[in-house]
Amino acid sequence: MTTISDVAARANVSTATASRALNGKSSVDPVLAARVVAAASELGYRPNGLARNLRRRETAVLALIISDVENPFFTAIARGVEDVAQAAGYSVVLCNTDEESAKERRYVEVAIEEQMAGVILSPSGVLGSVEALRDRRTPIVAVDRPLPGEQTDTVLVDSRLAAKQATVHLAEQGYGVIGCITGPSGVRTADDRLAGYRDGLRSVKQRSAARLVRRAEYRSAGAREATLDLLSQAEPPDALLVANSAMAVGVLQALAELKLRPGRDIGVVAFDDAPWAELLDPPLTVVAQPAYEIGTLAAQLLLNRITGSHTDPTTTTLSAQLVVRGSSRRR
Amino acid sequence: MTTISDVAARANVSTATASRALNGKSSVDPVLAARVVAAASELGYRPNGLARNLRRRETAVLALIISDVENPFFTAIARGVEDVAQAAGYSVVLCNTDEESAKERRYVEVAIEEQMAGVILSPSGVLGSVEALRDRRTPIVAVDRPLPGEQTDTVLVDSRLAAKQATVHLAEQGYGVIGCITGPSGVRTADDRLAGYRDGLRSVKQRSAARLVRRAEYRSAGAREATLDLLSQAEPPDALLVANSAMAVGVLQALAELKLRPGRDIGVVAFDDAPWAELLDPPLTVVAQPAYEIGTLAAQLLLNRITGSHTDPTTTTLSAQLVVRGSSRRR
DNA sequence: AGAGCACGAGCAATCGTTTTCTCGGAAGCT
DNA sequence: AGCTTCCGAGAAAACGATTGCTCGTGCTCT
Repeated sequence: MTTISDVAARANVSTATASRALNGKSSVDPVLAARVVAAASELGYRPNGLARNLRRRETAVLALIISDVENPFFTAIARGVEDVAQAAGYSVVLCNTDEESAKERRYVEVAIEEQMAGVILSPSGVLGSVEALRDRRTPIVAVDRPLPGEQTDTVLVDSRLAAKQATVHLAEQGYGVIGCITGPSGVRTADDRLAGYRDGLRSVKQRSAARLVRRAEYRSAGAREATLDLLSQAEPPDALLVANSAMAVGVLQALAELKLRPGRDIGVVAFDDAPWAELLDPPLTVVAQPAYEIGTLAAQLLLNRITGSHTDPTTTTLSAQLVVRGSSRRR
Repeated sequence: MTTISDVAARANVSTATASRALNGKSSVDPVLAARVVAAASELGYRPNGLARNLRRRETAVLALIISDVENPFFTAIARGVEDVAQAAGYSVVLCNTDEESAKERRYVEVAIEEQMAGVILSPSGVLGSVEALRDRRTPIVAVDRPLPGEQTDTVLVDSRLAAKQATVHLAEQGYGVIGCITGPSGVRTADDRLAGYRDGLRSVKQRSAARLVRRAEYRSAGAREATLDLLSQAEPPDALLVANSAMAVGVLQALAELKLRPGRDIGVVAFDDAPWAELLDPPLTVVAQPAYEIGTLAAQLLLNRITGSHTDPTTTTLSAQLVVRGSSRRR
């Protein structure tokens, strides 16, 4: 491997001069600089980032720790983060936790050990994984869910309000018994969406009942089972609010098995706008979350912190948008 | 920040002993070791990975460079890679190139500078971005597409054969004028799928014609336009082979606009099995690629190389599976 | 002309580890 | 008892860059 001293030797200068010439920092005699650059390219010199970062005590890598790489909501966030980071010269490490707090903890550990410049995290909800980051003053931004008990920049979506609006919408369409399929207890978005659902029922004076609510992992399989279970009751719901697009897949599978048509037989609204939502027959009514913007915003906040902003942590709450399509229109 | 010498000082030993105690390498007096461990945990010591990697001249980070984070095919690969890597103690950096060779080059550069242990790449097709990796003997595995002009481990899917089978299937279902919507020229998978489509036509003695083929970016918008264009001809195709699931979304949009029902009015087969394919009415016939396995396999190959295997590069070609559903069944 | 200054280059320290080498002491052997 | 051997711990040298500091040169100003 060719090092900077090889380059320096070949150009007949000291490593210091070579370094300065290659980084264009301090002024270097143009003649020497040219020699250095030539030598570097002849040798195919690539600086060793490890050594550089060790010396500079900083890296240009951000960690993005999310719970599911296969969820389009998170990949859209990732794209937003990446676009901003890339433009600022940072790389992004994408880490997948599967909602397992052990993995989350492990990745936080890695972020610390690799001295990453900052961390964007969608917290699993379990306390204590980020203490170490706080201790080291590594900037953190929480996305999608707040970080319990920590003071950090946070970018959220008002999913409680959105869930309420979706529920009210279903009621206004004439659905009289609205059910809710949400994520695991303790996951903040799942709880928020459930709370919003209840807000909605209250505001339209429908009774809420535990029998109308089911929880499952944020995946399709669990949602399918939950739906079958929910609809097997004596007085089943005639509409469903679904907390996530992966779950929506399971719900729609279950409805197909039961030969219930969305819209006509049963109203359906799901969180997350997926490209395929429009292709269904009838098209799926969704709560569209501004995932890409969450990503860009989070990255900007993080970069500000990294470059030394010492203002108080901010919490930004973006709003989601109800996109009404056929699956919630009684016909 | 607490360093190993802080720990050593607190435990009244040298840094050498502290290091050995913490890594459990050479034998250390249990008493001293205990003191060191205690001191480390009291101080909340976290080793500096940069320094460690610099000294050890190796890192435990893999780069996965793909063209689209939002494409489920690639995220499934990512998950496969991550699962294997994680189990072996490696982290994965996910990098997104958007099919831009400039970004690809940049990320390769980053991988080198950060001294990453290996690279898994789905090459954009432009030559020359990986020379530097070869020079440095950084292990590379190509996935989904071969690396032109390089001798590396490669994991592919036989999409040409799969495209042929899909085309034959459409013909057998009685579709007489089969069109093809594929990706940009020069992108290997796009070209292969087109070639397979032509193979299929030939084997069923249908004529292939340039007017039945359209190319576009691997995204829904382009595919939608291409479809509208393709179907606006005097003698339009009555079936379509679509090269990718993002494109399938665009195609299906176009068909909906034209009020053509898949299956009945026009046969449709698309590459990539997506969870929503079954939810459509009729469900979408797809060519399911073993994306997760591509990922696990690629990661295993890479890890083997990293740990020093010097066997000849292998090329593994996995096969895809035609999953026949309603959209290609004439009724 | 002499003093001071600006500038540019190099020496050497530094970042935080790991690891080689050295050395002292204890144990085993003859 | 004296010699070799072994073992474990510490001193110090890496790893490859960046950067503070020093120093020599040449210029300007008085």
